[in-house]
Formats: sequence, C-alpha cells, structure tokens
Amino acid sequence: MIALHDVARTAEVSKATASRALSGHGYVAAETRDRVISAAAALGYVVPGTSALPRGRTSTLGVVVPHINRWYFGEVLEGIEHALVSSGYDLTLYELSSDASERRRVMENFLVRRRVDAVIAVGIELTVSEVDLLRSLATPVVGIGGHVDGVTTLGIDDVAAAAIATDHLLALGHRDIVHVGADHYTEPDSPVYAQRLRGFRRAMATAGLEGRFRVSPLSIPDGFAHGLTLLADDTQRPTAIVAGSDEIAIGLLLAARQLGLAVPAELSIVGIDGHQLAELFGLTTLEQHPRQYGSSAVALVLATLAGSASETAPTWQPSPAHLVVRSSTSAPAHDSGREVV
Amino acid sequence: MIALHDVARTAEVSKATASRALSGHGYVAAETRDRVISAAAALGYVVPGTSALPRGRTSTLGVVVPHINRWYFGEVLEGIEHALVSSGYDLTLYELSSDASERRRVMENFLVRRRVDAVIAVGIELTVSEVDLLRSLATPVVGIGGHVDGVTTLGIDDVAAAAIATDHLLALGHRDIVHVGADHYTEPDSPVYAQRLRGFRRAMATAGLEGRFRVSPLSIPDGFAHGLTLLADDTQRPTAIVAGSDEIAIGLLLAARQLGLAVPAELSIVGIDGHQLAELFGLTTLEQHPRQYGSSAVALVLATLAGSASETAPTWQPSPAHLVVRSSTSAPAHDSGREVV
DNA sequence: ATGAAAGCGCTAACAC
DNA sequence: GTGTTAGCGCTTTCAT
Repeated sequence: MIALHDVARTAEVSKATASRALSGHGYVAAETRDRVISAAAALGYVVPGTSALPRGRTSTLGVVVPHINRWYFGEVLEGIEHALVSSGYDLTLYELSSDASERRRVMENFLVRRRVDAVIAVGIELTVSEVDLLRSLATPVVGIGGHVDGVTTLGIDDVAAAAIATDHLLALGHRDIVHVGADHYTEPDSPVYAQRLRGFRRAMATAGLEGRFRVSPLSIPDGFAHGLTLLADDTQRPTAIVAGSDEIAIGLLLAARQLGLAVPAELSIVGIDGHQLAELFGLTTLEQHPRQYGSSAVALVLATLAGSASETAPTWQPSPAHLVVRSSTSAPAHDSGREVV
Repeated sequence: MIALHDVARTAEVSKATASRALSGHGYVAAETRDRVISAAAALGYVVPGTSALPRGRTSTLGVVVPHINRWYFGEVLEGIEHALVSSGYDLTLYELSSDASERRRVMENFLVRRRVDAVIAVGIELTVSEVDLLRSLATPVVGIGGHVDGVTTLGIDDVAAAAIATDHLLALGHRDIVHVGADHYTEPDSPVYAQRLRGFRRAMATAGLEGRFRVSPLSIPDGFAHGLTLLADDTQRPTAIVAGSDEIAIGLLLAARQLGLAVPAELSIVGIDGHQLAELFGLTTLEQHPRQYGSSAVALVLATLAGSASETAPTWQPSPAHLVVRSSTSAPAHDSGREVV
C-alpha cells in the first residue's frame, strides 16, 4: 500500500509538499514538483478516496434509481458514468426498492451521511422532507424524470407528452383510445407515469371523450400479456392505444401482430421514451434523451460542487422531446417530429 | 452535520463509548448503550463512510462492467444491489469503456487505491497484472462471466454452452450453420464471446463440418440488420444459426419473420443467456442466471472480507445452465432443459 | 518555497 | 465499563 508518506520520502520532501505538488494547490518549486510527481509515478501512487476527508468531501456521487435493468434507466446511468470519467468522482448506485422502510434507510443512512457529495435522483419522487434533509446538508441534488419541488430536474413534461401522444391519435380520427400504463400504485416512487395518465385523461376530456385506463407493469412481456387480453375480444378492442412507456407499447405491438391485427391500420399505438427498439418495430413514439439527461445532470452537480453555479433558483424547464411518427409497421422511417417543450 | 462527537456529548459519554455502543464492539453497559442509541436516533445520526477508515476499509464494493444497459449486465447489477442492501456496503460502479488507456486509469486509479474493499468484475477479462495488483493489495476479487486465471468466477462454461447449442442444431439434422456473434475484436474486454465462438467451431469440427462466422455487435437492432443481409439471399442462407447472445438471436428472429421465413421450420435459431424476451419470442436458448451470479458474488466477497472463506484456492466451477428448447415460434413452452455443467 | 502540527470523523489499544 | 490516546491518509493553516 503506497501512501503519500512513501512518495514524500522517496522525493525527499514532507508530506505537505508532496500533497501540494500532486494536488496543484499552493506554492511548490517546479523542480520539486517534478521530483514528487515522478516519485509518485514510479511508486504507482494515486490519490485515495480519503483525500477529500479534511475538506469534508467524499469524491462520490450518489445516484438513486427505482430500477436498474430498464432501458431508460440504463441509458441515464451510462450517460452519468461517461460524464463522470476523469472527473475524479465515483458513482455509487442505490436501487430503491418499493419497500418504504428500505427507502427511508437508503435515503437517510447513505445519501445523507457524507457518503456522497451530491445526488442525482432518477425517476424518483423525493419527498419534501428528503429534499429538506439534503438541502440542510448542502448536498446538491438534481433530478431526472418527473418534477420535484425545489430541485432542478431534467426531463420532459410528462403531462404534455402524453397529451401530445393522445392528440396525435385523436387527430387521426380515433375515438376509442385506451391508456395502458402505470399509476401511483404500481410505480409508487416515480411521479412520471401518473403524470402521463393525467396528460392522457386531459387530452381525452378536452376532446369530450372518456379514455379507458389499464394498469400494467412496465415491461415488454407485461405489455404483451395485457395486449393479448385487451385486443383478443373485438367487442372491447380500442382502435388506438397510448402506452405509458415504450416497453409496454412494444409488448402491445407484438400482441397485436400475434393476433393478426394490422398495425397501424387496425390498431394505432404510440409510446413514450424513444426506446432503442422503437424504430425496429416501427413504433410511433415520443423520444427524449435519457443519456443526455445523465451527462447534463452530472455537469450540473459538479458545477454546483465547484461553487460556480451555486444556488441559482432551481427552475424546472422541460427538456425537448419530439413525437416520431412512423406509419409503416416495420420500415424504419424517421422524423416528422413534433417538438414538445 | 451530526458527528459522533455530538451523540457522545448528548449521551454524556466519550466518543469511544459512543462508538462501542453503536457498533456493538467492546463492552458497554446496557443502560449506557440505550442512552447512546436514543441520543443517536434523536439527533438523526448514522455512521458515515469514513467509519472504517481506521481499519483501512471503505465500506465500498467496486463493480466493473463493460456495459450498463444490456440485459445480462443489468440483471447482474440488480442481483448485486439486492444482495448488498443492509450489508452496510455501498456499490460503486465503473463502466470500462473500450478505450485501453481509460481502462488502465480506472483499474489502477480507482479500484486499486483503497477506494473499494473488494471488486466484482462482470464480463471483464482481467489481465494478470491487474489480478496481481489487486492480490497484492489483498483486495478480494470475484468475476462473473468468462474465466480469469486465479480469480473465482461465476458463470457458465461458454465453450461448452456454445457447443451444446450447436450440437442441438446438428442433432436436428442441420449442416449449414452459421454463428453470428462477437469476437475478441468487437468485445475486447470480454472473454466470453470468443469462447462461444470456439465452442461453436469445436462442435462443428467434431461433426466434420466447417461453420461460418459473422461478426455482429450485441444488440437486437444489430442482430436484425445482420439477419436481413444474411437471410435475404437464399443462395447463402444457412438453415440454422447459433447466436452469440440472445439479443442477436432475437434480432435475427425478427429479421427472419420480416423476410417471411418460418422459424423454426425454415430456419432454426438458438441463443445464449436467457434474456427475458426469449420466451416471448419462442426463442430456443441456453439459460443462465445472471441475477444469482450477482448475489452469489456478493456473498463470496463479503465472506472473504469477513475473514471466513479467506484464501481458499480460487477454483472455477461452471454454474449450471440449461438449454430451453422451444419449438413453436410464439407459444411459450418451457422445459426439456439439458443441463450444462 | 517548505515543514511542523492540527485535524477531518472515526476505531482500537491501552489504561484506569 | 469507560475514558484517554494514538492514528487511518490526507489537506491545510501557520510558521519559518
């Protein structure tokens, strides 16, 4: 275990000088610095995580997600990870199970106790007390997906997004539209699905219609299963579906095909998210950019930590997203994107 | 920021006693302990990450992956995360880009410098020098996927797995079989795809045949694209395909369907991994259990850290996996699993 | 420009 | 049983 001590001794300087030489803080003679740096290199020394302890820092960024193995979250994580490389910060990952007490434990015990210098909450509805807690510790927080009061959040306006998806179908002449997605009960941590449901209902109400809603877990197999039951009986089959996520939409699409329904001729489906498979399946969907949210969020928290963008009022600005309409069921044809603020 | 100091003062004891009371180590009067504990609770104190510093520990487990947003890796991560909950350990995640210097930086600067107490390498071929480095620091390492000399690794025998998949097709009477997968060049960090290729070649050679090989990135869209070019021309179309991963297999399957080919009547496809969509697509595949690998790996490293299973010779035992043969292209029908050691 | 010393928040020997 | 002391590996005043 090579410690600063060893580097200092090899370079024949004190620990203090070695520290300055390596960190770049404070005065140190050019010649001395070179000696220290080559000693460090020769010994294979690299600065440990404890180095920020005296400054009360951990060099660690906490990321909280409700799920790891879902496309959207995976993209966000990759975006974060890439942005973090060569920042000197580590990414520590917390998956919040749906268990409430478990959630409390993670939030309070880990995030809050100087185990992380900042937190990025992805698809998590932080409670006011959680936000207060972090704020009282001066821990920068930025959210991704949804909207949490008082914290800068990256993501689309989910209500508007679902409304646009719905309006698209209404404009196509559809009247019997159902929303297959999640709500507050199936995705208790995440605010976005309930908002998408609201957007759907709002758009339908505005058109003077009453939309149906079916709850489904957010996976392709679940979408498929729901599709089979929903679409098999043509007395209750809708002419169009707004899916709560692309996974559901793809599942529904597969179910429709399995039942021999022509999409979009006999059934129109629109999803939300921009899943990598959307184009492959010819899925009309509202695309956002989770990977960019990740890197932008990192930039934000790092800036705050560096003291630059400190406490500018956390204003929420929905990220741009656009509806990618695909008419054929399998011939990838981009664009005709409609901007969503 | 509530420190142990505050708890101690509130409970009217010394920091040492407070520490003992909270950690459970060493003698402390029951009555005193209660006082400390309630003081801690009242103040909202929780032990910080620095608590293990004096013992030279970080309470952190490093996990290295080549990709985050792929089904297999996501499953492993979820398995690890779940196993870690309430262990007191944090999971810090490193995604190794394919850039070699970047990889060196991560391996040396982060993993090795007491930033983590142990590491789990998922689908990463550690070099001997990397293993030596970690070993010299007494950092426990366990691998998942593939096989690294000197480190206990969880996963199937990929050579055998691919051979079994190939043999299955041979037994079905196929002679013109192609392998669509990755090799050392497309997935430089991961040993497993090259091994699967070897298993395929070996099985073909044993049957006195020469199998064709096509390189493809490991995603559904890429599998789809390769499928279109490979299957469109029926002069060069094989009768069966061994895919290097389920993503590729599913992509191929979709391409085949798009081209109007009946699967498995006109084209047999077998995948490897047990992707959640395999059943949905009626894909015959060799299933392993990435989530369990994750939790088992955690159990292993924690045991080593706790000193129990210390330095027992790291022997590699392939995990069980079995070939799930599905005959229909869309009717989920389990079973007829063949064990693979 | 450099070194000595104090201290980040905690644990562990060692005394009492 | 409990307090005192030293020290984990580093950064940072404060002298010099």
